[in-house]
Amino acid sequence: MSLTLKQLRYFVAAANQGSVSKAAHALSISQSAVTEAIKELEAFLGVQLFLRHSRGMTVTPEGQQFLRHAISILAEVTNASRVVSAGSRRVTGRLNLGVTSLTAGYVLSDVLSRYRRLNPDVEVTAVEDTGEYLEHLIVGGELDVAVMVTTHLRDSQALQSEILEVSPFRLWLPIDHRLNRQQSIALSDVAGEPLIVLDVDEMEQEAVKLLSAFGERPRIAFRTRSVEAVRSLVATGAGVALLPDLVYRPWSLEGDRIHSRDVSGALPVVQVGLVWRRGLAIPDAAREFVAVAQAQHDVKAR
Amino acid sequence: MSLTLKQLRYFVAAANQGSVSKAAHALSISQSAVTEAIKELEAFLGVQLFLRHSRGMTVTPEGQQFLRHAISILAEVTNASRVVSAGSRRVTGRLNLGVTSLTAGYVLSDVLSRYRRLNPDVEVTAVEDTGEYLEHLIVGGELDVAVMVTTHLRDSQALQSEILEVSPFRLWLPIDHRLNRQQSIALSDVAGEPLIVLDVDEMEQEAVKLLSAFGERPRIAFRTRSVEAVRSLVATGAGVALLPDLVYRPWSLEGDRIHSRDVSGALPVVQVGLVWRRGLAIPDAAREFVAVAQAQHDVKAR
DNA sequence: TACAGCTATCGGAATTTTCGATACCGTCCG
DNA sequence: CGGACGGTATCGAAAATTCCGATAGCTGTA
Repeated sequence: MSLTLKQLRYFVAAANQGSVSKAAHALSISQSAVTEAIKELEAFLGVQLFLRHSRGMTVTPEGQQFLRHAISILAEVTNASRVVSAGSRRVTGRLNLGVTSLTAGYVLSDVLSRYRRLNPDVEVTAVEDTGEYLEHLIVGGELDVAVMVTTHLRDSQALQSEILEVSPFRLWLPIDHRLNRQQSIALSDVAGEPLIVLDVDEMEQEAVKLLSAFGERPRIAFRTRSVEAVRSLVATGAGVALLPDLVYRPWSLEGDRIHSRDVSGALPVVQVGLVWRRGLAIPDAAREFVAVAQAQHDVKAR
Repeated sequence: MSLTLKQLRYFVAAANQGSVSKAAHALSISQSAVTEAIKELEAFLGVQLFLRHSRGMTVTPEGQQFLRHAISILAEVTNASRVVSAGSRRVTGRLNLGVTSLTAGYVLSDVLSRYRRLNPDVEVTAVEDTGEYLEHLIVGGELDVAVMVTTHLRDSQALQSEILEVSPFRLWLPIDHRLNRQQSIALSDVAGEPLIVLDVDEMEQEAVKLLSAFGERPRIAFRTRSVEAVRSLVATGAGVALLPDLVYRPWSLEGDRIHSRDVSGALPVVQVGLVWRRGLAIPDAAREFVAVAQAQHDVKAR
């Protein structure tokens, strides 16, 4: 057998439901069909995609990696059919994008490369800045759309937004960390640990705010603006980190493994989304961008 | 029904064989299976992908558009499985690429965006220059790989190359051009027409050389370095062009239609490929790049 | 220990895909 | 003109796949 889109769809559904049964239910299909599709996918790839346990399944690091590709492929498929099915007049003009440093690498790059292929005649420019300043630029009409963290929009009066991705905070640990042996991890377990904080997009404030609830202020071991650096530091045991799942990758640059664990008791989520000026007639090029980005989100949320 | 990879595979095969029967043969499958798959694809998209005639089928403009997406999706699929199936250690380091102005937009951009997603830790730099100068840089060790026209490599002693795409010269005409009413077009028909030439990557020399065989030198109406400009000029009737199929798109920027026709009597082809230094141990990052690029080529040549 | 919740497996049913034969259409050539 | 040829479309039957429902097996939990 060879790869099938159906397999990818079922795999993605199972991955973000964390369970075959839930995925089957969401797809209105029988559980065994999903199980078999995933089994075939694993056999074809020669890689184990899930760890099965009694409460459901979690994605393995290799699965995480493949998951991103699967999502990307499915998004590309829906975009491809959308473009030809529609009237298919070509969109031209300019598109002025804004990103924050977090979304630039982890959200925009995917969407943008797809957008470029679909709309080769649109001249795209992008600026990277803080969320606050991006809002300013949008209101001033200097940007068409921004990809940014929308959890705490400042000027929600003048702005309209659309969520692309909600990403829960999780705990990053080196693979041999003692907390990894615990069945479940509480926030109070983390309070004493040295913390690596990411100094972009208010991630630091969020992490510190979370931990400050437990009396003394958290011990910050490192502060950096680079997600790669956070990974390396966590992998080598310099500390733990609290970051949205969005930027999690199972390996550090040096190839060391990192675990990402749920913390019991609901942690807050980060919303990443598109922001544009409310009420304004949105240009074609920008509308297309929103559509392309949403295709990606729709696939994930399946 | 919904889209299937199988449909895409059959569609791509049929498109570049120009015939369902040939495609079926190449796929070692029955002709009717291919016919039905394509029929379903067309029904699903709500678009006619082929024009059927008694000698086979040709791709419609909408089909051309969808074809590029289909190829891209299939390439992404093979890359996705390749990456996870293999040992999947992450590649890091640097990759120094060279491109010519022609390959930059029409070959590199696709491959590069895929490569970036697959190897996020490789720092990529790219320089754009003439083929001659790129060869120089490769021999000097300043570039790892170049994407360029390889039909007339100068220093083939020191260089090694791999063909990515062979693209035949074809004739571009405005949709209402008188030659479009002819069943077949000979090179001598073209000799009298005003010619739009593209002044990059020796495309001009090729086109002129072709036509010079017919006595007087061709009448060059415009000379430009922009493919978009060539399209606009052809679409508005300023002249015709002889260019490799590689850069053909059915629409100009303004939305006018352009036809691309075969010229009877085999026209030469342009080979686009990867070039690197012979014998040298090729770095991992570069080897990966070659693999990613070849996946795209393999899909097309299916 | 019984139960709840989950995944894996299996045989049979349902659906899809494929095949082979044939119809049909346009072109070439005698 | 007529027939052979090379191509696509269509159709019914066969083959293959996918899906379902039931069931077994596992693991925590009350």
